[in-house]
Amino acid sequence: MTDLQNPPEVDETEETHAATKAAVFAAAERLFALNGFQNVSVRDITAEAKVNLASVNYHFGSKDGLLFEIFRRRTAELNRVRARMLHEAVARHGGKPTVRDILEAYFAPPLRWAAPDHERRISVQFIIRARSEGTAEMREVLRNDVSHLARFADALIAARPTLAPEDVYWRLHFALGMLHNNRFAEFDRLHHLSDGLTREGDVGALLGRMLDFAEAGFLA
Amino acid sequence: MTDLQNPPEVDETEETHAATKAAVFAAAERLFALNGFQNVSVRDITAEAKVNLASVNYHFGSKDGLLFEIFRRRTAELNRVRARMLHEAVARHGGKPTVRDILEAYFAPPLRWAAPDHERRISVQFIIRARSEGTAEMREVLRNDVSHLARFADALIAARPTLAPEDVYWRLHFALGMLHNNRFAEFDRLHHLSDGLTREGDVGALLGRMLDFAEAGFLA
DNA sequence: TGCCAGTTCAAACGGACGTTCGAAGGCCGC
DNA sequence: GCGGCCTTCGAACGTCCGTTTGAACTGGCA
Repeated sequence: MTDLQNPPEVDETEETHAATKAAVFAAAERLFALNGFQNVSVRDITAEAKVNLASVNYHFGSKDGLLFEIFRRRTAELNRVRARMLHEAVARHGGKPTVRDILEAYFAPPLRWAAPDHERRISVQFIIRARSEGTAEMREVLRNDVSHLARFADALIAARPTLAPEDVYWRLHFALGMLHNNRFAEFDRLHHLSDGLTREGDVGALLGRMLDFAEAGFLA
Repeated sequence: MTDLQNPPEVDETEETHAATKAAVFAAAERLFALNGFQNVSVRDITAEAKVNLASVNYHFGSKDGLLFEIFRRRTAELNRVRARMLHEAVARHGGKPTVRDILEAYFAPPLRWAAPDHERRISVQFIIRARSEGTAEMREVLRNDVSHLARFADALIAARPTLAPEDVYWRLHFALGMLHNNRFAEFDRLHHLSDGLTREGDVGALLGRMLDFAEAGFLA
């Protein structure tokens, strides 16, 4: 008899043998990102994925288990790209990257993912949503995420040695706020406010704007 | 027989004749702000307020009706204070307030409310939460809220005539992100990251930090 | 071909939730 | 003291949801 308490080991790679599991994963990420975690039921997910209702519990243990695996996989992937960009910036500047380079290493990966035709477009919205709607388990991961963020904080402190570390932390907090505010709903409001003057389609231009603003804030 | 379809008219003033209604309002605002909208049940609210379960439906029509009335009352109150501060800034500078004055008119009211001993401390968290967890009805109100925000956008465009309006809108978007990121959970993470170096208790200092950062961003 | 582990399936369970009901209570003018 | 209206009360209703169950199905291997 199948042991429901111990479902098969989670595959770290994107593709797994079971097409059902991948379909559930993709449908859930999409629906969660678009409608919020609490507003999507297991029945919604399995209907979208065209699989049986019990698939979620069989492959992921529970709805929260599914939610958490999407979150864990995507944040790990994002952090890896960010760490690599920071590492490259450090190497490029002989150990002393500029404020702009450090901020770019943090901002650029999610913004590139958010490009209209990027395959990770929906993942960014999922991650942003996890930050405000996440479960206790996800917030626990974000705690450990602090060690990842600390590398950027340390680099910023080194890049602005005349500034008190306290001030750097606060400004990093503000910069993170700028980034996390890039949700669909907020863009809609911005478009409405500017009467269509603003378009977020060009993520390169958006990155430039954000870096201009945040860099000036750090150099003030 | 009591007509449940048409409960008594909503009182615009804070205090109403029925102590039950006020108790429900206060308990709901507190619980919603602390735990999120979906994570608080009508039973939680009525238990906290020490009133009967049916009170919510009797006085507010539905759970969403209660949620919406809290939202409507608090946002109206906040917008009124902001509009007054902007008006005063305009009068003080003979029609041409500085970028910093305009931003202060938008930032200061919610930050003052967030002070540790302020009676509106919890309302700020409620409003911030409404921005990401709000119902369709609440987002509809935020649409009209655009006309309120437009006054600040126009003032900023006038204060920075050499900048393209498009750029001003984007920078306002960034500044709003800074503000909306001031949630309990984010402060916790910041404290953890800075190892206790940052303290948000002094809202005056926080306002100063935010204005320094945002002003520099607008003047870049 | 027959077995068996892994997977999918239809159906149901049990609980939490928002809401509604009819009766009881309490306050005020008469 | 009494009638009428607003409010409060305990109890229940119907629904939606996550999860579980046991049987049916599938493909690979002996």
